[in-house]
Amino acid sequence: MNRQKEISGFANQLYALLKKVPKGKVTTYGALAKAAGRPRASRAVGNALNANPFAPQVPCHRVVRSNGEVGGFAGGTDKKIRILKDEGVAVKNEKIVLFEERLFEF
DNA sequence: ACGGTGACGCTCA
DNA sequence: TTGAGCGCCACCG
Repeated sequence: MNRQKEISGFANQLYALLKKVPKGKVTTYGALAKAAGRPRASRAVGNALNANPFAPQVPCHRVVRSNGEVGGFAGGTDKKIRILKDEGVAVKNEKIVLFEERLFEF
């Protein structure tokens, strides 16, 4: 509900890592959490990205669920899918096509 | 300090 | 395979 624009250390790490993800590829909340040093904080990752103050600067739309689903998006899942497709990532029924091949590893 | 919330992940039926 | 339940972590009031 509340929007918090303040950036915390944890979130800051997520943004830095996320900026390393190349266009046309995607990563997962779990992998991102792990890279940030909290392999079990996949949920916290979602919370941090939800308040993402760097909108297009940080490709938060390239973060998807571990099962290949696009997951959620502040602007709407539909919007997220649209962006991914625009970057060359095929999405079918809210799921990444060739998910594992699109996955970017830190 | 405590409880509630949420763009998740995994296990079980 | 699909759906429901439980666990995890960080942030907010």
